[in-house]
Amino acid sequence: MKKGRVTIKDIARELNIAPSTVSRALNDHPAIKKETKDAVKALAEALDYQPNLLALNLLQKKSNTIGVIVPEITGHFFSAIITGIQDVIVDSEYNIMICLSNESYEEELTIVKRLSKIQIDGVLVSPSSETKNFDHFRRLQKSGIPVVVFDRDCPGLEADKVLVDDYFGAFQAVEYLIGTGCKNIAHLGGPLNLSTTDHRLQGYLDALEKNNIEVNKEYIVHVPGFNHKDGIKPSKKILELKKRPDAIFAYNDNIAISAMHVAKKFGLKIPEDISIIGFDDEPHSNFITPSLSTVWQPVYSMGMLSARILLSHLNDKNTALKFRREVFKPELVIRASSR
Amino acid sequence: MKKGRVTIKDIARELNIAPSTVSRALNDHPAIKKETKDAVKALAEALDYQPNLLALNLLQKKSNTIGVIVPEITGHFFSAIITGIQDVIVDSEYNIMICLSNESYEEELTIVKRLSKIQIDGVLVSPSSETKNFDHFRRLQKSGIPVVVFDRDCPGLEADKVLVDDYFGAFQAVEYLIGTGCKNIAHLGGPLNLSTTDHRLQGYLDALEKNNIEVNKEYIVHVPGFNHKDGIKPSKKILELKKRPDAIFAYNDNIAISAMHVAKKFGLKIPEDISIIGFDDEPHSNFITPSLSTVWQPVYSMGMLSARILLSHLNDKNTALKFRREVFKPELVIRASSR
DNA sequence: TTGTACGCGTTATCAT
DNA sequence: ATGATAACGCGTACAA
Repeated sequence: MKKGRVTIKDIARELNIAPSTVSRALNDHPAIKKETKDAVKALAEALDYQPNLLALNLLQKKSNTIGVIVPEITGHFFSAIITGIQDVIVDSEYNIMICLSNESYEEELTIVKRLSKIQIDGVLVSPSSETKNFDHFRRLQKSGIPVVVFDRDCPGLEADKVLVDDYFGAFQAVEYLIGTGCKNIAHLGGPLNLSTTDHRLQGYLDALEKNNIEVNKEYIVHVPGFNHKDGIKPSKKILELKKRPDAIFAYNDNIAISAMHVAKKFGLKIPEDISIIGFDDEPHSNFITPSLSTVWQPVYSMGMLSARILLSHLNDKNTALKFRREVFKPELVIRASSR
Repeated sequence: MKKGRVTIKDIARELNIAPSTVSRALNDHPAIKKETKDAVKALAEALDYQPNLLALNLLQKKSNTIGVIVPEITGHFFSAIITGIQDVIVDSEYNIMICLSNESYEEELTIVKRLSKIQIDGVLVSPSSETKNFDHFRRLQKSGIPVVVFDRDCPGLEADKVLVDDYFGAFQAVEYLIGTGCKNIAHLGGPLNLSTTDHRLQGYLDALEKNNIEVNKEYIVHVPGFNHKDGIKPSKKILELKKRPDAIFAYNDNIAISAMHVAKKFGLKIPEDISIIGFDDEPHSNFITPSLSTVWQPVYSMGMLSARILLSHLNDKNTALKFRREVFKPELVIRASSR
């Protein structure tokens, strides 16, 4: 009995042929007699031969792995995107390595270095909210690693991008609020330095302007993070204003739920006293009371498309010439938290 | 100018020394003159030398990667565990490969084969709800790959396990309901064939028995899945009973929220007409109305401990002799959805 | 149709 | 203190 796992050498010795012949037989090389091919395959099967991918990796100078860099996965948003990515990649030869930057530029840098060390073949990334400089991604590209950016844009970086029309989503939501008679609409904006924050804010502003509603700067408060707790203080700040708003458009559902929570504490009725609209359409948003109006994003599709684009680069090296920019349309979902 | 990345050979040639000397210098081998060591390191720095991990992998027959197999990540539970795992592993030499079984035994099998092919060094796993046979994990163990099971037990499998005392959590919750005067307590049980489902059900049953409350079989309904929608029909079924229960202990927060949703539709007041307690303490559970009483689990710690145990096996091969079994205590969190 | 020889980048062993 | 050589497992150009 041999120790260790069986290699092509073992098969070769057993069959009294050269290892290279075994290799060719296994790979269906045309110039191999059917006879020997069958013999090799039969023995490989019998011996439960497993090709050593580690050896292949070295030979081909690639790890057959793609890196996915996301800020976090405890929320539903990135988890769903990752699920979409996974469902595409799983049918390919590649493996996925998911890396969490924890919304930190430093950690993102460390991750990129790591991925580069293990000779990753491609990268899917949604940058941290701290990231303003994208040279680390450019370095990846320079060493021939295709980079696909999703959800959060990296302004100035030339790369494939799969985004959502946040502006459109926000505009729709705010116009809806205006259409239902709301006059004083506040915006709980996202953390600064994020493309999504900027675009949703701009959609909000433009919707007001288009409808000749003056912007009240006190009505715009940015939250420090993406979780429920991050929305509490900003919500209070807004609801304590002398001229209390009659509607809130929140950066995401978590924040919207915080706002609902605070509004209820203030004794306000939703949506009679105040309308609230979120963003993301998280699963539970439909089951809370009142059910939350929100802006749905095609998260799963975004994940799938991002992965497909990356795969296409990995398969045809010449595809890399042109960068694609795909922008999904979000959809307004009206439920009970808005008039 | 050289093409490709710089290797120790390049450094060796440049310095007119042997590649092996370069290797030793880089690895701080004791028997190397400080002079040459410095020269080598300086040049390596200057040339931005990066060791080729792919070559090392082949040499050491290990991928420096550990696999994490979970049923899904769209919920908060596994996402938080993974975050804990990640935060421990990131400080080690290892990389993480997260794999989603989608609650499917077949996919879990495929994943295990894949991981085994890429010569994974260790595995952290929470089995799918379909998985009844654990031979695929045993095969991993046989080939020397340590396996750590977390959250969902694999009965009969000898491996390290990091679990939660679901029985205790359920028992506490139900005793609390009894203590607040509830007489007719229903249980929305989890999907069948899961250790967590069994243990929570048993905790429920034993709490009733201890308090001399007869078990009403109509009060026990199992949900088909873990999401909100999976709880709707079972909730209706329970709330439509002639003898409507005055409390529901739900398998998890999602299901509990479904139950709240349905109860409200039935015109019931929570907690006046019916108390509801969930399990997991998801982030939003504190912000819905009424805020959800639930059973908190130390998810992040579970992830960290699981990862630490795996790392300890990876470092000392002899640690593998004894399997650890760590059971965390969950904690009852009373909020407004229960009397 | 098949075998030989080499290389991928690194480290370990054995010399020197 | 350092160099030469082999080895990890595989694929492939070249030779036969």
